[in-house]
Amino acid sequence: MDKKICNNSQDAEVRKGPWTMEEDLILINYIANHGEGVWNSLARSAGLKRTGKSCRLRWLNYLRPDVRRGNITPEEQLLIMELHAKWGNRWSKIAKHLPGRTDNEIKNYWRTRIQKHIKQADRTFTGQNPTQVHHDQASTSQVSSSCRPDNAVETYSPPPFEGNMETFHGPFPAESNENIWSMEDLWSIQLLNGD
DNA sequence: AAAAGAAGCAACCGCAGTCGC
DNA sequence: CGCGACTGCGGTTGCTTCTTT
Repeated sequence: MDKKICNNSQDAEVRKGPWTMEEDLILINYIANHGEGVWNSLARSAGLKRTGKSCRLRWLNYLRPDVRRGNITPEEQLLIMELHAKWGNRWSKIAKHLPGRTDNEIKNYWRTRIQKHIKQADRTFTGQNPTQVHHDQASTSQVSSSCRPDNAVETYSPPPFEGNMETFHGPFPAESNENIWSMEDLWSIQLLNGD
């Protein structure tokens, strides 16, 4: 997984690619002590070889304590569809109405799940003119009718984050889920490490 | 059991807007 | 008022995992 991370040389100042657990902990710790914001200087001060943008994204999408991961509920899906029909691809705006959900998550969800259903529905209705559909975004107007949440809902299995365990030696549950750690784990670690 | 293809997700990139100097 | 730095957003890409053959 880390094979593509360019952290190999002395001039590799900016890391890219997946975050390691060490980096996550550094970021969590730093924000817990200093607060978030001013991401560029935060990244530097925390000693992370990441861009401020990268830190911000990681924090907002994964590390924040209030981020909910896991199944999108039927209610949430319905809400996403309604709000998307209303606002289009304003993911951050939509995300604000779904506590704990991030714009990235909603965007991915939309693209991978709902759009698929729309396409299938479109194929089903070939011949039905989608002329009122201007483009991608307009297909949202069809969503509420063609994509009923009750049967459109799929069981979404959240991917367990598989951190780089070699880089971290922390108090992880070793018996079950040895490769699986959650944000609760991370935060408990943070609480243990930080003060 | 292995290979190929499809699906899902995390992260990066580029652009536009905002703010401070 | 202009400029540069920073932030936030949406689109896109690439990797991993799952499913099918």
